Amino acid sequence: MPTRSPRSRHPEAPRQATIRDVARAARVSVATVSRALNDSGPVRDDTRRRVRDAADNLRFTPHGGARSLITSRTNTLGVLLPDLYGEFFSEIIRGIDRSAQRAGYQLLLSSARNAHDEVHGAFRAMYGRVDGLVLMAPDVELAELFAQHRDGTPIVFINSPVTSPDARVITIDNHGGAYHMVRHLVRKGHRRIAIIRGADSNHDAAERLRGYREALDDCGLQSDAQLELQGDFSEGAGYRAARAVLKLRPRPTAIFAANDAMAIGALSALGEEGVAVPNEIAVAGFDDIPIARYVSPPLSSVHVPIAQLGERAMDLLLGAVTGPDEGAVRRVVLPTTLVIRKSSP
Amino acid sequence: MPTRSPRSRHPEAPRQATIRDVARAARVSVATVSRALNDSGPVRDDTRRRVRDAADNLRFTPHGGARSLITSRTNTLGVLLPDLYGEFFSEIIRGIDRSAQRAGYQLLLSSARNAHDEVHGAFRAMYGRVDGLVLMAPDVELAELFAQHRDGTPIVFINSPVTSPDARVITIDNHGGAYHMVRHLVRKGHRRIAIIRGADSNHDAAERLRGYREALDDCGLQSDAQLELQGDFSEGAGYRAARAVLKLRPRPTAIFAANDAMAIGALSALGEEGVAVPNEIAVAGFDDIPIARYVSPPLSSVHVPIAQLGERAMDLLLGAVTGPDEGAVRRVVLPTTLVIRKSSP
DNA sequence: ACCCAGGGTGTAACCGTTTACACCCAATCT
DNA sequence: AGATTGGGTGTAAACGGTTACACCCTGGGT
Repeated sequence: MPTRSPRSRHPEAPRQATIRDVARAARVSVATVSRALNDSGPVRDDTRRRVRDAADNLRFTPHGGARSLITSRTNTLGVLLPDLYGEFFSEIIRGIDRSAQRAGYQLLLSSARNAHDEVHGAFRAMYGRVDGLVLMAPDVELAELFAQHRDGTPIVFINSPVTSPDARVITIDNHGGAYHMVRHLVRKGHRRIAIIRGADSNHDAAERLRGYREALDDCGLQSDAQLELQGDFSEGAGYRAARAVLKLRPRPTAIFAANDAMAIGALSALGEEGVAVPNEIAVAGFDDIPIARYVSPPLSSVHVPIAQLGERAMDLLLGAVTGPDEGAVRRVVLPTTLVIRKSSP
Repeated sequence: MPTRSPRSRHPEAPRQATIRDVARAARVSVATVSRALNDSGPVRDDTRRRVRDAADNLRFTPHGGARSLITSRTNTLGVLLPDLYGEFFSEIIRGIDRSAQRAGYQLLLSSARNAHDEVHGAFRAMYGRVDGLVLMAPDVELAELFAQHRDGTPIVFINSPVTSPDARVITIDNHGGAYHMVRHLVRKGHRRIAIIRGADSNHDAAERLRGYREALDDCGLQSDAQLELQGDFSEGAGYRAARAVLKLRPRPTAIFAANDAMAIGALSALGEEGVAVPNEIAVAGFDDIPIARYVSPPLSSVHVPIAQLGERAMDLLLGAVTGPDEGAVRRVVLPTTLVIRKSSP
């Protein structure tokens, strides 16, 4: 086999310039180039200029891998989410990116449905390539799995049921949000309030259900298994659950969906069936994703500062990555607030 | 300064194991470890087993940087988007991730508003850390900038006006989509159709405007500068533009927004003013983002296969990265289709 | 009995950076 | 004048993998 020519289509295009090429062009040693380019040591002004010029001319870009090999820092942070679908994750990523960008870090992104192996694989693939990791695993067992994985690289958990006291974890007030929303509905006169639940294994879902039950209880209302419909946070699930609600007798006068996607699915089922919202049935969701205000009728929801959730998670991680954070706060719970729109009186 | 202890909180936690540690534990050379773990050479079965066991025990994870240094492959692909806000980008990322995951590649994500320096910086930061790059730069000048940046790493452009014939670029049929939507409105009897434009520098926006004008022309209608309102693809812009439309005399009977976000902003302005949609004014958008069907009234739009756009872009890139793609297709135009819902008759 | 093929393994060079250390030299201090 | 500083620079050793090459050894062919 003949020596592969470096670039066939554009024969003039040279291989990526290395620090040695720059050194040769500037007539200095590689050490000086490194110092000049990183301001990491004393360099005479005119030398510095010569080096900078040479680097520009050759379009020199330091090889990240080589650098991270010796410094053992990658300047990259990993983000592992259960999914990338829907506005919730889009907002989270946005918050994460904002914070990372501000600190000059790159983002290595991966999604893995909550299948055990898939998450584990993605995790392994990232490990060593990143200085730290933001991990969202509302699925219970996974959180357990990673809690013990305490090597060097710091991890921040989002919305994950990690009990270990020195784990860094940021969550939202799921219980309180659900509790207040249900109390609000009761105050408005509702007595039969259905809930569309999330998946059993999902910690957020479980907390929201707990809030729902506790609110009913505190209001002196019977909780009723019939009123707790199964769901999985998808629009389709909300759609189906709402249809099931319509068959219940006596019919509930309110539906509380454990997230907005399901609430929107429910709205669309009710619309198809000609059921008036909120007059015949009131609907409320959870998350307050940006579109909630635009659906018809505008959706009441428990507002979650989603982008902030990502941003704060990243801030926590940055704190751990850029130095010891012994004294720093390790557990953050973001408050939720009620947003009442036309879908509930 | 005393020698920094490797890990203060968990003194037993050892530093990340290297290939040499594994070699020692398995009583073989590093070469054999490498061969055994990568199946890259002959190794006796029991040796292989010994090595695998040792690697597992030590939780060995190869250092990506070191590997990419010698192999000059990173197993990572870069994604550079103008923004991360809104459902459009969320869908794009989802498509990109799906394709990359299938091929076993990692994703390095960055966003950079179309400010020249910002994009350039993000670009530089990625260079050398990735095997290839998906770049979305609807802003004209940027596309020019990168078209000349033809070093080794392949680039795929999404929705960017790159004219160079050997650039890999994937776009959607902006012109055709707009053209057909406007013709549809005319066919339904509209004679005064306003458009809410995107930013001038945005190529997609320009193409959609061109489609609008051409459709009017082909239908024998005068185009009218008054009817072309400025916008920037944001909800707020749509909101303001719709208010301006209401002041025009004679009042237009239809608004065509150059994207859905602006259409939704327009709907909300019209709602506030008590203008009936579609009876008094019809509204149509572009992109058909997932929520379009849930707004009130459901929004007519030009459907764009957004996730597919990301997926196909990544496929194109993977083709270029995994081998020479001399014969492969370099330009893809995805078709758009009309989706008529209640916001337009 | 000898040669040869080829599977299995080890040695060491290499990838592109950073940085400890040694060195030179002019300026300043005694 | 000689010693001392310290700024500016170069040399070379890491970092953790991959892989060309050399080597050993066993078994089959002559």
